[in-house]
Amino acid sequence: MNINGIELKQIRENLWEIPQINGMRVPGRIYISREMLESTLSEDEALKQVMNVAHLPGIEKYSLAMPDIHWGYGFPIGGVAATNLDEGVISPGGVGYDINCGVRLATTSLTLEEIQPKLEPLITKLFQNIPTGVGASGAIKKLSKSDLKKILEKGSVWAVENNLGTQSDIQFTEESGTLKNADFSVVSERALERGADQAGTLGSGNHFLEVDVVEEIYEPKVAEVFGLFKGQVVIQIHTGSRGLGYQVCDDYLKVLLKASEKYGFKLPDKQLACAPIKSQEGQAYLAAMQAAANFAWNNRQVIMHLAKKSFLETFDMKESDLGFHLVYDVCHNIAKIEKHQIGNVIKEVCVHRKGATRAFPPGSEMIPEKYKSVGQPVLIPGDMGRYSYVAVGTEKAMEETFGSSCHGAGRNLSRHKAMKEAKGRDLVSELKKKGVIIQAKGYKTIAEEMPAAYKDVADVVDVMHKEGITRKVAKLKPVGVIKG
DNA sequence: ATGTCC
Repeated sequence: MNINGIELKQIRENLWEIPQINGMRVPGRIYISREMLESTLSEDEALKQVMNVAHLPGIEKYSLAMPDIHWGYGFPIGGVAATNLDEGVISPGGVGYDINCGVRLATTSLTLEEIQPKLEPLITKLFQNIPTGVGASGAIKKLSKSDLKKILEKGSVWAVENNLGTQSDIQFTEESGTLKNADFSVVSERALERGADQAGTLGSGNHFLEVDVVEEIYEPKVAEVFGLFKGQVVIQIHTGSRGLGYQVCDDYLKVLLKASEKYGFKLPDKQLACAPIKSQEGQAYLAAMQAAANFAWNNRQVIMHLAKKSFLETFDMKESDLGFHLVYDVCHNIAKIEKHQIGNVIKEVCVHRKGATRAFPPGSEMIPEKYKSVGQPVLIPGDMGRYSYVAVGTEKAMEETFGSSCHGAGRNLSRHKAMKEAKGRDLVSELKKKGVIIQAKGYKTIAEEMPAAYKDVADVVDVMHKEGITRKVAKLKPVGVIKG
């Protein structure tokens, strides 16, 4: 098969390989259906980016991409690349501007019937309590420098210490909400300024807080372990590290661009700027990125606390009756030092996941005790009109994708095309007819994020399911959403 | 994604 001048070899029904040519150190591998490959990648630079990533020093096994692959800064979004710690590099392009962008899912004990009479006031309350949009601020008091330092070094543990969460919230957050080697001192003053009033804010674009109903259960036993039942009201929060993470990425792209020259790397794209993980520049970026990741976990934690408060106020309930529990919090834009089997040896590698979700298997030491019998919850949001999925990690993901899966639907229309498509329509009423109440800062975001702007997330999730990388556990249907 | 240009 030839796409956009790139020759692909079919390995399995939904797995394609780009052979190792020219300066590539490893082959490329893309998990995708033939249909999606032809329809979405024929005019896209993303496959070329999979090949470019394969040039990175120290890359192991494959330059990988998930079915929601699309063009990104340097690396494709939906890309996964692991580099070894000896000669391998770390690259901000492999993480993205929104460091530790991620999703969390929390349960309630309520059903749709129970919340329906007060659904509109609930969405209004959520919209009032959680600042949304570009430049949104002021969810909690402006942070002092010592509080910011604690957040960057302790992540969502800070929120729990400040009565904005529970011990259980920490337990059910990836990495327990803290990357321990994070270093406040390598984060610029400007990044700190941007973050000072942004803890507990949602942001813009595809970020959202959604009220969903569990519409379908595929694996009852796994769903039960995750605390999910059919008809249950749950919430999803999708956001990242806001201006602070953006600034960290921006600052270190400059540092690593210089480092790429210093270390004499010949890279096919400047946007792959990187440094050896062991180098001073690589270590500084890693520590700053981890600090931004901690900021993002704390951000999602504070937002979740405000959401819980909104539920309690709207339904005039006691906390003990609400059944509010965090199922899991996953990041999908991050580089992590993890142990993986490479050939016959277990090696420590730096796994770049850019628009890819960790998907660890049953028995993994890195997942909560409660989930060890079934595997890690993998949260895959779709668009605001259709549905989202909860899946579970597998051993095959460890063998083939460094324990990774897809992270969302991926765009179908550019923002510009979506705006054109939305012109003259009343998307708020259209969504209401579908049973979704929406409140957003501006109509522009609603238009750019309209359901038709996204691919069907079911197609994306099915690729990973059919290839055995993650298995479907539950489908969630949106009933209310707030956006920037 | 992003105080959508320091």
